Amino acid sequence: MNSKVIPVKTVERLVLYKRLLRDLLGKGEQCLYSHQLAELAKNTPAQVRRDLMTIGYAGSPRKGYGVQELIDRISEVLEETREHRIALVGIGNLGRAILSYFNYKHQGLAIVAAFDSDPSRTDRVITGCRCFHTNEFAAKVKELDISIGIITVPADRAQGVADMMVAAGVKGVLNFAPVPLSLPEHIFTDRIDITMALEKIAYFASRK
Amino acid sequence: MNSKVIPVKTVERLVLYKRLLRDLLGKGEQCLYSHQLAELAKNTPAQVRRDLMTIGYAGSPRKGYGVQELIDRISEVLEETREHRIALVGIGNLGRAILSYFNYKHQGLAIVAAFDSDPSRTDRVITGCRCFHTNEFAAKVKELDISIGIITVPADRAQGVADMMVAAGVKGVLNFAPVPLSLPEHIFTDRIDITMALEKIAYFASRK
DNA sequence: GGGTAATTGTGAAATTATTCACGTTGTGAG
DNA sequence: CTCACAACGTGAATAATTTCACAATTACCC
Repeated sequence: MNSKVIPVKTVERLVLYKRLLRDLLGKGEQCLYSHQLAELAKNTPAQVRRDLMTIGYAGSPRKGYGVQELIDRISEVLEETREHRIALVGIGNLGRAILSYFNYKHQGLAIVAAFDSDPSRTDRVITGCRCFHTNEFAAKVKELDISIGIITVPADRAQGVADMMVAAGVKGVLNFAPVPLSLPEHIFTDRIDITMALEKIAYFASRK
Repeated sequence: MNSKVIPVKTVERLVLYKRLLRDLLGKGEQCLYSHQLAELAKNTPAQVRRDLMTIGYAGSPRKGYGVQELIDRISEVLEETREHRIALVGIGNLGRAILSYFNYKHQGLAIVAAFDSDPSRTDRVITGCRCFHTNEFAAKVKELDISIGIITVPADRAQGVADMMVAAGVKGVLNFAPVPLSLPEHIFTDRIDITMALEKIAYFASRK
């Protein structure tokens, strides 16, 4: 078991590299150099080499890195052999959009159930995903072996939903509500805040 | 004119503070301390004080910070007096979801037009936003004074759309496609990558 | 088989971000 | 009016991240 901790930023880039490499493989490329991957990932060759060093993958000075080998190594490090089943709570516009993004099984990740506290949104199937009432959440998490939760409810309900998720045994949370969550140390959380992203862009767009 | 450069991370937190403070104001709070704001923002008092120092806002040792004053100062620094009109390209599931998020005018930010290259998706109004064919893009950017673009097209079309946006005079880009973009130095870009976020969470959810 | 040129791997330096820690300040109590 | 305390503002320390720069490596050419 590989127990070295990889920094969050590095994991983000590894995920990106893996996708870029898959594309490349589709185009028949066998090998590539750090500066080529850097070009695709919009970062620097030094950054690429440092990241690959982190996961202990060594290339060869003249041939560079083997595309397939590197994909395999990244997948191994990210433990993609393991399946992760995901639950989404909040079947509003954004929730539905995300469901339709992931209605196909996405390399080991699948949204297997959606929940809402509004009965008019439950007991149906949206883009292949079954919808339940929120009070069935804990039961379904056990039944379907769900380990990740996505929150797409309004801000004032987000913390409550997150608490429910943790109580049900979820291990990681992706929060689309525009408020930070308070969760136990051992739960990994990330937040995607579209409004914040736009406000940030508005600021720098005027300035740069 | 305040021309000090504020780091991206700081701007993100300022946007968050402002929202939290607005909520607080709604609840009738007048003053608060750095540790209270830190509690809400899930960071530390030292971080809060450092951020407020960055924007040159001074509180008082015993009363803390004035909620309204602080909101005003943050708005001033982020130049929120200025309006930013936004165009969205890619009227798929995600694009539509984002349109419905912003169909109301969001404190100086408004999506005023949407575009797609598929004629079956254009020439209609979706949640209050008019939809045009992509080849009208440059004209509409000028006509409607658009400064920010949102990309919600598939990965392989994202760079092309971004180039079109820059050519039309857009100053900032928010990219939902899962590929980094190559844009001129003076254009501010941010990327929101939902799949990456989930893969990252899957990794740390197994690990932490 | 040896030379060459390009790329790797990685300590060290630089940069960026966060946290500490403490002198300063202003308010409210007595 | 004075004191004491709690919170502020901030220089300095620490931590995290990125970049530099160069020795080591190796595929290819002659």
